[in-house]
Amino acid sequence: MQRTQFGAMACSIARTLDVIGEPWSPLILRDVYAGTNRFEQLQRSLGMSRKVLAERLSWLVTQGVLARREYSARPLRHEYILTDKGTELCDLLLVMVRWGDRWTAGEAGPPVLYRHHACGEIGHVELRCSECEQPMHATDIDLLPGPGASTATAVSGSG
Amino acid sequence: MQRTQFGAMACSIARTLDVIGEPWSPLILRDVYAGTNRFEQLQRSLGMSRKVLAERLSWLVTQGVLARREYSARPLRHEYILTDKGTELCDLLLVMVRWGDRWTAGEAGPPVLYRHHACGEIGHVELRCSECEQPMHATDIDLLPGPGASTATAVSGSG
DNA sequence: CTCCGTCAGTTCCTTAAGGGAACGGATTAG
DNA sequence: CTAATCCGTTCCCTTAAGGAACTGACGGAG
Repeated sequence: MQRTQFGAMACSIARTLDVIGEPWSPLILRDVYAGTNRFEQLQRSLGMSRKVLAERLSWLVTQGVLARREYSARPLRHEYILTDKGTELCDLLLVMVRWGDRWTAGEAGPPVLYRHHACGEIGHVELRCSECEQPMHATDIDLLPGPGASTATAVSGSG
Repeated sequence: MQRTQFGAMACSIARTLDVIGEPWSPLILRDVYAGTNRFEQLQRSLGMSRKVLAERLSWLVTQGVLARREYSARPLRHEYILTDKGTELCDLLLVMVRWGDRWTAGEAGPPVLYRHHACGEIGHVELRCSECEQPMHATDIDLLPGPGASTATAVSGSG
């Protein structure tokens, strides 16, 4: 399909997409987070092509989102676990869940509920500002050029 | 490519991916949010195929994420604007930005800075619990089956 | 009126990526 | 020896993305 590489763009959204933007990748992350750590389990759970699953796992490992851990020496077997980088990526999943629950769940309601350890309540994520702790959404901010704005590192990208 | 349909799955992540999971879609959303509202502008800004851009825009409109607004009657011209559904989807972009800034920006630093209207500071989004306002991440929660858990509505999906 | 330019797509062809099934090697169980 | 499990890899087919050319409505210059 000769797909455009997003990784070279001077945009954190594009670069994040370069890591988990391929089809199936977020669902693989979801399953690994939920405790489905092995190739065979993942393939059955997701119902996806083994070929593509192998490609995605390999990519996520090279990107440092997942790590391979040996769980059996003979026969040699590995399972996939989240790194810190991958665990933080799960924030993205929580926000996707929130939006999906609100806009796509319909009358049936959310398929999964989330109980927060800190308070024990069923809740969902909300976005807050790191500085003032007040709600922070796309309509609450101004965009300013940052230090990495299409200089040095990011060549041959768009803008 | 005969891609698997995620929309039928009983999973809010999969259903969100069904809406904006295609290549380029999040970047289109980003550009429209940032004020690039017209076909020609988008195509130039993104450097993507006109064919795929037309497909994506059409899809995002049918999904209610974008709306077409007439800005010229003769010649008849439309521009694309965010709906409420689309505006809330931008939360996802903010979280992608945060992760991308932390893990992919490198020494150059973030390409874009975000100034919060409420406090005037340069900040980033943090995830908080809707119930107790404390930090809420993937490691802070338990998953429980919800009302929409692979019953009625969601047939022929995985699980 | 004709020619040029702009804008918003559409059509066509080539190339590459996903689906799916079969195959491979290593090992254990019966 | 045969069957089963686990983790991939290889194969072919279909479909989606890239890219350039084309359409069609209009406006302006000459």
